[in-house]
Amino acid sequence: MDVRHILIDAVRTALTDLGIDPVPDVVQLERPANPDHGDWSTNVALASAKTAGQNPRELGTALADHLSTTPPPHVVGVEVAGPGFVNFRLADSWLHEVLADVVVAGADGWGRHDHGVGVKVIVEFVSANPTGPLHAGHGRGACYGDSVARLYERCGYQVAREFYINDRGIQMQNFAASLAARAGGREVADDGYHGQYIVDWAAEMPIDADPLEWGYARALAAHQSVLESLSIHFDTWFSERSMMASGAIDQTLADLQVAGSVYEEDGAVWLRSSEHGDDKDRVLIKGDGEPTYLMPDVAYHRDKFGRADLLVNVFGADHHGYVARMHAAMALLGHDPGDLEIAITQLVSLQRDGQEVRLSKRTGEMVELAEVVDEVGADAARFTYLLLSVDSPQTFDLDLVASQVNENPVFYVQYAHARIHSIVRRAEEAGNRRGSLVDADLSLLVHPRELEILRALHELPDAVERACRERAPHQVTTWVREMASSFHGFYHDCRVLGDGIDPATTTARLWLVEGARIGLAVALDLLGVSAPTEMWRDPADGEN
RNA sequence: GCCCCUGUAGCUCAGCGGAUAGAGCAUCGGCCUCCGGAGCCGUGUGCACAGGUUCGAGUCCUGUCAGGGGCGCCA
Repeated sequence: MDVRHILIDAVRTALTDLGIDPVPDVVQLERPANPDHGDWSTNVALASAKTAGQNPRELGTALADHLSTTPPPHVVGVEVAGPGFVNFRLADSWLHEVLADVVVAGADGWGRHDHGVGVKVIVEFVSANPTGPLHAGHGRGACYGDSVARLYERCGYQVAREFYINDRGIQMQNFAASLAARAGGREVADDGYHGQYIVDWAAEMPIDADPLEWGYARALAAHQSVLESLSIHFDTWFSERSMMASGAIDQTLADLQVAGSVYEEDGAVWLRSSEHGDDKDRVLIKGDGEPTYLMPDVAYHRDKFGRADLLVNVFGADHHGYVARMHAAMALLGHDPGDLEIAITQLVSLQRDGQEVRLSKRTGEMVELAEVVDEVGADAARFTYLLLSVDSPQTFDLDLVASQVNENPVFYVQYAHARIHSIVRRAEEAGNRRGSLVDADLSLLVHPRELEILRALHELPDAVERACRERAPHQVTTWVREMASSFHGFYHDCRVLGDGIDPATTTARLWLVEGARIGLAVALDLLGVSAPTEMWRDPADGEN
């Protein structure tokens, strides 16, 4: 049982005994940054002083006194501090119980939640046009979207990953025309695609191939290949064309007409999106009878709502203007716009040799995502993309991320995991086994380094829950870096094996090491980064 | 002009309305008879500015300034 439940129950009982009515619905507990303030602290006296009609400091004092008379399990001290905080000092036994919980739960269970059980969520991400390879900027949305999906899965949701393919429209025609031009040895038109990949792909293209269909297949294959290399697997590749064939687009338009959500003007059909927070109304059907990009996308989201309860979209910052109209469209179709969460990833810029690499759609100058993965490796690419909040613009330094030096946090974390396995291997060679958990004396874990690991393990479930709720996988990255730091510190100060180590201590520490392994494995899996059991420095990669 | 994101240490960035704001890198200085040194320890005048809400604001609200992105019957 989480010690927080014990403390909260005790606080509520104490408040009742003190005649506080009503007892507040929520009793907040937090871990103070300052160790002098104990292991856990509640602000309940500050929060409820007003309704209780009491001075917060006096209420806190009364609460602390009352709790001190019959302290809850693990509690060895209760004090009032500052303006009225009630601070709990706990015996280390509460952390030893955490370790037992971690070991019993294992990597499959620790940090798993069930609040999403029964809820279907579709995470749509990447969704790049099939007119060229994915570039380095797409990598951020790809790794982010996949990690968000993993977080939802960890919280019990039923998750599907979807890639929406704009396989129809003028861009496809421009792409095909560009391929055809290069294949015929001609320059591409000004509004065509100018990248080097067009030249390369045109050279691959059979002479009798339909440039549009061949190019479409080629681009899709490129997308799938690089995404697979990053361990990103989509459940559904949803074709825009399929909705033309199925009538889904016509049906969506008909629904909107019945609801009075569209009108005709200047020969076009408009969506009344301004009635639901958009800056202005948007065209669905152009004057020439062709649908805009928005029309099939609305139909697509209508389709998704037929298959899921919650939709999560990942857009690049250059599409943020699209958010209001999509929410409006969903409202006009009778859905709750709050059930469509749209995450925006800020831009990625690239550096190589400290110089910014300019990306230009105009000239086709780009760094392909496949190049990034090839240069730095899948693990380093994923970890780096998930290092920062997606609200912050990111500078991705290819040389730095590729380098196997200590500036690179992914190796630091993976090394911690590899070290654990090294210890376990050595222990087995020496005939040391953990044995059964019930036979281990975890109370021998008293070193600050040991307790630090246990506190970190206790925080993991909260970090996972919050990362999911805020769709912020970088919080897992932050957690795992801290966990790795705690483990390296422990490794340095506390020997697990050796002649001078008491066998019971070795056993307890082997269980601690197992707990750390579980935590690292859970977090790395959420990030989609491998947890190697050994890793060796490339001797060619510099001396440190 | 309107919309979104950002402004925290020399640099890159974390930071859930709580008490004395953290990490990595960089700088300088320590630690290898020891489970892998891709490691550990020490070294820090910092929340853009001005109001407001609150017992309490880096965090929430308003405004200003600065940087990035977006504002099409393109996708």
